[in-house]
Amino acid sequence: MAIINQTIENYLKCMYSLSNKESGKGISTNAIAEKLQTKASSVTDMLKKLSRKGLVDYKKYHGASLTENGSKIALSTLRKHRLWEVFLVNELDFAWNEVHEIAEQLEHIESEDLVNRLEAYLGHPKFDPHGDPIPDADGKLIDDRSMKRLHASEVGTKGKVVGVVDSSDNFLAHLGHLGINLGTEISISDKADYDGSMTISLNEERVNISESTAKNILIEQL
Amino acid sequence: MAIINQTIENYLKCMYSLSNKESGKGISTNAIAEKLQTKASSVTDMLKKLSRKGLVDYKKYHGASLTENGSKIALSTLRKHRLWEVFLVNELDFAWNEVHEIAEQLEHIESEDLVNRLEAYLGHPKFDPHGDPIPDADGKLIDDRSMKRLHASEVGTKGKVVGVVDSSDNFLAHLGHLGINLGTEISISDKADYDGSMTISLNEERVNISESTAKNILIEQL
DNA sequence: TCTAATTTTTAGACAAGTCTAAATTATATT
DNA sequence: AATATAATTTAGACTTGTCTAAAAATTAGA
Repeated sequence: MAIINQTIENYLKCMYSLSNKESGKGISTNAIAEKLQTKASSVTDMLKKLSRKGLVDYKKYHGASLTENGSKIALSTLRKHRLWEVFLVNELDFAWNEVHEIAEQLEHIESEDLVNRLEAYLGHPKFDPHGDPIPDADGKLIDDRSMKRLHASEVGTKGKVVGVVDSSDNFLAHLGHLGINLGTEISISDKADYDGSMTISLNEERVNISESTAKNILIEQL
Repeated sequence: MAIINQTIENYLKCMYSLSNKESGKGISTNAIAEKLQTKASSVTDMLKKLSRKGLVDYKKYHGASLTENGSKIALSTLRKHRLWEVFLVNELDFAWNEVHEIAEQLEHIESEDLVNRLEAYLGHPKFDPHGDPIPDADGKLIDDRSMKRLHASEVGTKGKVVGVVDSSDNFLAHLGHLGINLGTEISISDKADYDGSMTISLNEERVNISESTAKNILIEQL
């Protein structure tokens, strides 16, 4: 069956990111070539190969799209990439802009076990340091539209806390002190321009939280 | 100059480990082929290439040996391999026998910065989970014969503390309490068979330390 | 030391992934 | 709808690392 290597993972990942943009139609050969910094003829060759492996649907002269299987692999690679980015930034203190190249290599390490342990070690983060959502072990991706980080919401918004970005003991204890838990319903009463802190109402109470706290809280808008 | 890839790193690492065994003479083509699970003809081809890159000295029909440059790269790869093994075992709780295959992949990640940060993150470990020494950033390797873990020394041995395996704050504080520091001269007075704990003399004092503590202390025999 | 066995190298081939240049198909414009 | 332009594919070639089979060199044994 489908034997995967780094090159293939890169093609699939590239196609995944392009498929979100190009609605409906197949992904064009040129778009892939552009993104992968390679030649269109090379892409054609690879698309034929990926098609034979059942990872893409490909019609000559009409672009290609990922099959379910192809998507699964792309998502798995994306998951690895983003988890490693969290590791590099949160644990090794890299700056968020320094990690992409290294994560680009780490994402190809083969070991389900490793990825899952890494995820647990990092506290099951939901977003990478750039704010992009991390697919779970089943390839499920948080839908940005239903879940949002609190600091990015407007005054007046009502929502339910559905997750955290930072799930360290420290942060969770902090939330506990504030009276915020999973499922807590809140509404945003006020937002300070100068430091981004916000006042929120929950359970008849009003509490003030810093911008960095708000950044780490995920809400589903109600 | 010398452009390195994973294949080359594997050849160099293989030759490094063989060069310790085969004294004097060059490393034989067959020995490399055996260890790398490949054919002798492939090894010949690669040796020619490595020779062109200045990484090995190679004389037809008479084996090869690593140049200084080749050694440096082999040591660097070994360093990465062993540091990742420490990460996998100490941080991600893998069993020591599960990590080799994964470290075999991780050792090829390119980033000096990453390796050095990882080393600091792990507390500058001196040995990997199998007890093999980890080369430092300059490729210097602890000589097993001059440095030894305390628990492996006999009663009556005199030595000087030259390092620790575990350099966590916790452990270092523990040593401080016991009066043990870098440079402290000690001698082993007694060793308990049933739990491996030992009594050592230092600065006119006698203290008892557990086997696990002894395992983490590196001494140079006097 | 001369031949037999072993080791090593050479020659030629192959798969993967890429490239250039030419040919083909699709699309856009009038 | 015909043609010009743009996109895509094909054909053939190259590189890397590998292989098999045959040739050459080394080593070992009588």
